[in-house]
Amino acid sequence: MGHLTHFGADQERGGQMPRISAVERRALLCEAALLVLSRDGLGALTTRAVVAEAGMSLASFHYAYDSREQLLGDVIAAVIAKEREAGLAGLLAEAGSAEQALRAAVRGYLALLRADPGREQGMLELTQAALRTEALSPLAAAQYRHYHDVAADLLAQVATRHDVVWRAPLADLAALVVALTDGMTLAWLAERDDAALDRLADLAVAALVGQLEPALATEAAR
Amino acid sequence: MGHLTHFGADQERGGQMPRISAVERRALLCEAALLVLSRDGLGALTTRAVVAEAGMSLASFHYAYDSREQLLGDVIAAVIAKEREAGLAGLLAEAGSAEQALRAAVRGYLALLRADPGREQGMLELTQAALRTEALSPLAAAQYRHYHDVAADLLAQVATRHDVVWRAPLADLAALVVALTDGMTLAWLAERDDAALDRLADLAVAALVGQLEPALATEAAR
DNA sequence: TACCGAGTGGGACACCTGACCCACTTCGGA
DNA sequence: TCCGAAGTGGGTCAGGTGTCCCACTCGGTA
Repeated sequence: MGHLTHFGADQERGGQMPRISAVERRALLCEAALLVLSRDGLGALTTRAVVAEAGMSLASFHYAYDSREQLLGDVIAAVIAKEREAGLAGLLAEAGSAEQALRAAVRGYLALLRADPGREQGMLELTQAALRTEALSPLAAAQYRHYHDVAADLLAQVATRHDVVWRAPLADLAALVVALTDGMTLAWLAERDDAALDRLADLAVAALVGQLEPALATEAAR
Repeated sequence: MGHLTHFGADQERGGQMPRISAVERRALLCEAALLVLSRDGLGALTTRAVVAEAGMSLASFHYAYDSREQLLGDVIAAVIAKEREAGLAGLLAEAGSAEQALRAAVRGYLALLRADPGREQGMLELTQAALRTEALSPLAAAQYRHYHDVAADLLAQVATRHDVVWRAPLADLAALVVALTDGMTLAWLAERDDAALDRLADLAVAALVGQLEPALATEAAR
């Protein structure tokens, strides 16, 4: 019989999922996938690994998702949706100057990176793979657009809060922030040189400060 | 009999490799691997795809390499060894100022990126995967150290050629150059926004110029 | 000339992967 | 009370993967 022993209304219903809706299951699978991706990398992100992490059966996976590719898309979308920079807002409020605010923001991100390097590395791997997949590459683009929006918000907040203006268009500077962030991430992931990362962060902040000028200057110029 | 039909001393010895030494075969496989990696990505970089690209049999692969991992290591080492920035030296000589030289160097790299995006993307994928592999992660670190050295050389040349000095340590600025380069690469690969890349490049150059000062200034300070 | 080792070919193996299927259980509503 | 749909479990399939092996051919040397 084999599969007939489903132990129907058993008392011992060990760890099997007690009837979860498909949408909720998608969320659980997404979370499990992100965990596997962070811990073991994209190469180990198989349907079986995800299902094992979530404690489900393989069939439950294909009940929630049509394909692995669809799951990957949802993972990217989930990362876009989840706001991980919420903590940065608090840091900004405490800063005494624009430069201090920028430094706090950069250090805040780097703390996140150091706390969970696999997470950032996994997202990098996933993004690169998505760019190779026709259906997923728009999502990768959207992900970077989101990063830009977050960076632009940050820069705008710094400007208004500390009475300064940016010399270059906000969107361009936001792109610079994203590029600097990614660049620092890649370098540290490869070399794991903490001291070098700190010095690099200072240079990055200096680069941004160089694009800053007092608000009065523009008003006087009018 | 099947495999007995090796068509020994046939006239028609179509495309099969006519007795290549193991070391030379390694080079050919490396080259083929880099091509597959650029064109189809890391996920498609299988032993079979590599030997197909090189026009070899699968057995030849494991005669030259003990494992796929060993090949990946050789690919990284080959990229480190191959100097792709040779053309940049010419660009530097024509520049009339330090800023123009830096701009020419950045634009030179970006032209390389735009000409063969798969190449840069493939290297990113490979590096990330190497960082997940115990035996390969030192090579990934060496790769980035090499990037830093190249960048430091560039910055040093600019300084001596245009009679300027860098405000920050050369090694730190080299790290900034590498980070900016990687960041620009990632952003453009994801969004493919050429105009935004040009604006970003200008900001990157400005960030470097901000760390520059005339050589006379330091001499006067003495 | 005989031979021995380097190089080559095709096939095979064991394993993993994504996808799927069918029998089954549960639950909410008619 | 019944019933259909949602959800679940295990097994299975076809294809791909890295690795290995054996039979074979060639080039140089004793």
